[in-house]
Amino acid sequence: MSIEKAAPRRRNQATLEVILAATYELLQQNGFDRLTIEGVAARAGVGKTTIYRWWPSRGALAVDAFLAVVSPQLSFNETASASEDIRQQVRRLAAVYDGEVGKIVREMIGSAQFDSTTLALFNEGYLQPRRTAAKAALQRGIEQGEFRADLNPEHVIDALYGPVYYRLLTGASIRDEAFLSTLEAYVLDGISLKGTACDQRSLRE
Amino acid sequence: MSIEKAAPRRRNQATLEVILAATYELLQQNGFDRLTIEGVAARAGVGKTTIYRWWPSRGALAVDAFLAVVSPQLSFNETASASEDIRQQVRRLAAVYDGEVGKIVREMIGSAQFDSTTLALFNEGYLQPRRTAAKAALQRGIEQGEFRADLNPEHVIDALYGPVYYRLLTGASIRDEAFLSTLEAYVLDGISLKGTACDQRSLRE
Amino acid sequence: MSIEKAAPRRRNQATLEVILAATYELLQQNGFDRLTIEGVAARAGVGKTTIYRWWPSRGALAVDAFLAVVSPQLSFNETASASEDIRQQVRRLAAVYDGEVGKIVREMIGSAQFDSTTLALFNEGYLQPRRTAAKAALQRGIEQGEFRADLNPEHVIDALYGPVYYRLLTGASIRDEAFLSTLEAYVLDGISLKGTACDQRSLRE
Amino acid sequence: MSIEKAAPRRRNQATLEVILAATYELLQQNGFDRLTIEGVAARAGVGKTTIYRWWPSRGALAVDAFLAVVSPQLSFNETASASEDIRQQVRRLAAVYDGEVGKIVREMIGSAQFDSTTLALFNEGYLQPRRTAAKAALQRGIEQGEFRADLNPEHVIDALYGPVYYRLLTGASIRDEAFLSTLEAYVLDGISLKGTACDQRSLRE
DNA sequence: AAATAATCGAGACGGTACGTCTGGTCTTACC
DNA sequence: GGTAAGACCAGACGTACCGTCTCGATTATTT
Repeated sequence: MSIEKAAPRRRNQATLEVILAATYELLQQNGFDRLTIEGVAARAGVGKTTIYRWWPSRGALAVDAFLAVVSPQLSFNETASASEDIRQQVRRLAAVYDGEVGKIVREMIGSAQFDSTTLALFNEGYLQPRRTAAKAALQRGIEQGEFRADLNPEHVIDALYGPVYYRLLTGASIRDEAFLSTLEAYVLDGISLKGTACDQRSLRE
Repeated sequence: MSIEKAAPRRRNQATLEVILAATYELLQQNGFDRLTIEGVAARAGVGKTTIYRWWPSRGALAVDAFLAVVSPQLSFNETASASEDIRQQVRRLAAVYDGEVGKIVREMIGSAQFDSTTLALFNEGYLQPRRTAAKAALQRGIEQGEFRADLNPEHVIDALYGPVYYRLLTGASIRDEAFLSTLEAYVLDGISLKGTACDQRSLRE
Repeated sequence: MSIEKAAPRRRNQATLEVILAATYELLQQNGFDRLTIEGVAARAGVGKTTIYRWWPSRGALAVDAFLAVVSPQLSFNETASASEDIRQQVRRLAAVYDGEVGKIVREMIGSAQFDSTTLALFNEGYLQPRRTAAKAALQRGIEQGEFRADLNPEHVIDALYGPVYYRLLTGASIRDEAFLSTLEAYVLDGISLKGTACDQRSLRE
Repeated sequence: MSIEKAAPRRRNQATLEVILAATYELLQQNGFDRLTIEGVAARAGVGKTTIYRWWPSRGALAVDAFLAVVSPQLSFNETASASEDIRQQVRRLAAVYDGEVGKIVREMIGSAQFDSTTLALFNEGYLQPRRTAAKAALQRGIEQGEFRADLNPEHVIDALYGPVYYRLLTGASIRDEAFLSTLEAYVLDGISLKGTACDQRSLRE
């Protein structure tokens, strides 16, 4: 009787891509809160059921669509100075968040406050990969003798990027150079090995 | 001739208070995304029109209700050490945000990403007063010779509180003592006047 | 300026007239079902309370407004032939009902189906006066020897005007000459004294 | 190949019947002007959208509900005398209109004054079928030699039923035997071939 | 090549809430 | 001290989407 049937999940990859593309377009045009499953279905020429079959919520769909487009960006350079690499990456991030992507990131985080699945997806798919890359830069800095070996990379990243996200989410300017360099002074000096860190800081400011 | 006519808005104060109370109760019980104008009207025993008359959006109503309840909290102590006052206030904030209020703050910020009026209200009614208090503490620190006189208070506050909000909004633990003390080390040492700041830091960690 | 004291009720009459005028204008423009008390109050520059004070319902207000304008119309001629007077009056009525007044009469009767006060007002203020005039014409016909003395004027009027209102209310043409003359043939012949009634009709048709 | 595709409307017949039944019940209980779409939806256990999907207006819904219940009534007998059949049918009609159905008919016609769709539906679904039956009776009368062959059936029906509806709509008694027999005397005599009514007319015309 | 079965588009369905409109009552401030 | 202006509670309006549920019509293996 119970001859094991092969699981014939034949999901149509093309369909999923059409859905994600439609979702991202609508996300750009109208923002997350005017994104509706019905709208995506209509735009993608797809039945609502198909969307519900593959995504658990509107937020999950939006995050997926966002990731498909935005993920391959914002990498770190690898120059001689890890410290300088981090400084530059922070500025690239600020530049990107100053535009359309920033609006979508704001809305992703905003909507994630109301749906833990969305939050988890956004964390795992977006924030964590970025933190991993930052950790690698920090590790390089340690190995190159720039940073203290006992730093806690999670806390450093929180201290460095937290204020950027905070300003993004509270409507403050994200590309304020004075803000960015002050921030770097506190954090990067805080993790610097050189005794001159304090001195240099006082000199710079 | 043209004697200024008094504003003809004769809003009923009692009614508004009933509405705000009902809103806050529902906010606590069900969260912001299940807060509906109809629900508030029903709970408050009030016509929907009355709510729409005085608040431009659901978010604005929620912020007002939140402010009416939560505002008079989270003050700073005033001991001999401004630095210590700040440390303690950060911990009190973390403790409060670890509970119900934290959930509401997350949702306020979350919803503010979709409505600029809500964001403005939350900023002006909640965040700015808190920042003003923090600025006063910083100022006291300067006057007492604890902090550098040339610090930019806005940036210091961003650097100090930004990571807290970032962790709150990305689901990380808000009361992680290691995180908090590391953060303070970076920022408070960064603004400390004493040359020993760096030394003390290295000793502590 | 001119401090005109007292004159206690003087304002009332003027106010009522303003209200009735505003009502009739709105009745013409938008029809009965889009007539609202609020609209009338706004148009007349009057408080809603004032309207509610003097009229029990929207229908009653509409009927009053209608009567104030339309009443002094549609009189009977008094020629040698009562029969001919009636024939002519029916045609005048049909002509008037073919236009704007007809639309309002339709809507008055329509709304009267839902409010007995409106129906009573319309009956007493509009239909009965008209029936009284018709009865006078019938009476003259009896006295002149044109009509049978034992006719029941109410029933004659029902038979003569009923079909006109019926067609008005069911959307049929009200000025169909064949319809009108057939109708008159049945009714006026039915009440005619002379055997020659038939003759006269055949000559005419 | 290109065989006409069937209409993709997959309406659920059972749902529609539930809606019509609920509508009629509410119509009976509260009358047309207190009939609300929301009320019908609640009573029928149906979404409002479903009602709006299939009926353009409250009036159209009410007419449909009325037709579903009332249509199969008020037929004509077929005895030897067409004249007598008509007389009896008029009395049956008057009897039915004297009760609950009469109230609904009044309200249908009343509401039809404000919505041409409702008027058209009521005409086509209710009045015209009844007129068709009456025309058949007249035709039988002609063929049996009771009525003049040149009568215009539309006008005869207007003359016969118009006053009944007129009295119904103006609040007069609908079962007044004197009224009914007077009316029949005028109209049926007017179309009779037999010499009693007006001998000379039949000869000449 | 035919039979089989998951997947698809379409959209009807019972619902919830929206933001608006109006009803009828009650309140306030001016004249 | 009467009235305009309008706030108030109530509740229906017609619309937008929700998430579930059929429908046939593709397709893509499996037989």
